[in-house]
Amino acid sequence: MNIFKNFQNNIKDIITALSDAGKLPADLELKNITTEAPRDASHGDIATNAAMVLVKQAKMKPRDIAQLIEGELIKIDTVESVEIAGPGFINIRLNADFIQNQISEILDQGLDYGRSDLGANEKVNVEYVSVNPTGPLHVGHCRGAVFGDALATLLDHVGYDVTREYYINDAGGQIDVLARSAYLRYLEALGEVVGEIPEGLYPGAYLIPVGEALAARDGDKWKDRDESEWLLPVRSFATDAMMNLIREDLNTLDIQHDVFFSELSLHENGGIQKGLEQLEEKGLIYTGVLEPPKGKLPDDWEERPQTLFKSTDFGDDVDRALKKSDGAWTYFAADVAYHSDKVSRGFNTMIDVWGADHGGYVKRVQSVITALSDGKAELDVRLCQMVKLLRDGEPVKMSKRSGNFITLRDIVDEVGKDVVRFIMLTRKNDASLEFDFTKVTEQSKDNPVFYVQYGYARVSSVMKKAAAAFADLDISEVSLAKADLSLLNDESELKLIKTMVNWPRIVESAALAYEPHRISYYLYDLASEFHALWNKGNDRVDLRFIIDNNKQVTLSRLAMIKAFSKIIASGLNILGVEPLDEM
RNA sequence: GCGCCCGUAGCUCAGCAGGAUAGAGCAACGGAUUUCUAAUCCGUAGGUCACAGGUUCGAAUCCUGUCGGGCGCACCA
Repeated sequence: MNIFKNFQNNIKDIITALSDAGKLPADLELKNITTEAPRDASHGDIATNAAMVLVKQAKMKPRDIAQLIEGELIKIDTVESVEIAGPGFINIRLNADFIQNQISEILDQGLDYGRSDLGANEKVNVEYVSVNPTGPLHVGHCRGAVFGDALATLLDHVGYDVTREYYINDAGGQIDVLARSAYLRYLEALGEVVGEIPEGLYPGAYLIPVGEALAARDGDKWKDRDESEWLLPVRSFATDAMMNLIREDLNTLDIQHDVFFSELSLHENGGIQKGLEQLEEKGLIYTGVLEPPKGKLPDDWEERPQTLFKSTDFGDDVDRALKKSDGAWTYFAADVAYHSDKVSRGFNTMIDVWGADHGGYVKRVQSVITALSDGKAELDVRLCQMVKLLRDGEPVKMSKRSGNFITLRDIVDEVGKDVVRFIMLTRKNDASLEFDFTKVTEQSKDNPVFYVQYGYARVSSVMKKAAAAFADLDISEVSLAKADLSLLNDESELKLIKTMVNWPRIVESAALAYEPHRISYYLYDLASEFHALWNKGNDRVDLRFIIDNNKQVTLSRLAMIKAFSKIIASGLNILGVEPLDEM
């Protein structure tokens, strides 16, 4: 249950009833009325801005409106008290037993606590990673991969019908380069001396097994043939090999896509023409000459007529080319077709996760979506900023040219999947992120992964101790949910429970904002409340979770920390991190 | 030159679809350990939310401009 949402509805009902009774004007706009957890505990448990929002419409003073609402709110049996404060806030304090009883609610729902039907099963397409299949994933890809995956899980958690998608750029010139690089390794596997990999080809050792595999499959079939003969088969072989490599890399992070969509297929099955026809029908394609770009002028710039999409009709800076000077389709043309396909598959909400260096591409693709769907579908592009790799505070040096870059696999191998995933989600996607190999594996509170997991592990530890302390203790969730929760009345305990009760609200707001990092921050805060309570037990033995001679109190506290651990586990699930029973 | 993102404590960053006295961690200083794992906790100090206007009951948050930083700017992917 999301108690904030419940009260928001209650308050709206109250206002409607007051309107019906003639105490407030009719037909008030209630859209901006919100409920929230006040920052300051002295302001109660739930605050609403209702009275202030209605001032203008009702042409009444905020306090007068507030009093009318207060009079009704106080009748709700879970409400302890209501007060009007500041410029017209209505502060609601809840009965302690209502708050305490949320524990059984959490235990009953377990990992489902916090789920909602907010998304109403609406289809959402989340496209992420979509790296060119020319080599293994490296650090830069890692962040987008984790972000996209966690976002997808988060949206699923609040009731969207999510499709995780990967667009394979298997059609461009880079793939030809891949094929040529793989061909060299193939010759090498056949015993030829290849020497240095020429400039412009991929030198990485990861292509050696690809060459070997090709030689094993086809023997010397392609050896003395012309490129025109071997290019296509080698390209296809190498692309498949790279995609397998990439899928394996992603698997190390527990990432699996539902759909892998091939750009090449669009070229081969007429998909591009089909996509462009739709724009053609709307009169959005024409032949024209573009102005030379401002700023630095490319050396080989030539003014020439091009096939263009009129993206400026939809807010783009310039119209965009669909054909290259050699007559082939541009990457953008394929992207038109690809997004057209997404729209035709019934997605009205699409999210693409890209690196920040592709920011300049956003408007043109959004233009496509708007044009194709007549404004009905929406594409949101989330740009991920760089990850700065550090070791002991010193930048890790990487050289792209020598192929000496840190791969995703390197990172996962060194620090583990859970650490990588959590840390990647400790910043907003559009802020750059520092990843210090030393710090992220440290077992201390400045390492949020550890801090949160430690909270969970402590609960497991207490459960074991409790089982040892009491002979016939039933610590199943079903049983704990029946504990006497009214015994949980220390200030710190209530504070912890109130933070737990915030969880459904956090999940919703994170999902609506497409910001999974809010989950990480919440988990850190929640863990912090727990550690604080734990520590209070050092000074005050009566506040410890296990009270040897008092089974009732022990059970109620076990119920509380069990509920706590459920929320931690649920949050970690969204982030794709495993909770640990021991550390 | 144009577009997008960013500017919050000494440092790294949160700030919840505009809300009350702007928060956390690190670093600094002062405390707590016969422990349910102190791998933790408690306290003190630290701010012109880059700057200037505007919108309104109310702005770190929305709008405009200025300054400063990052990214991008035919046909490549």
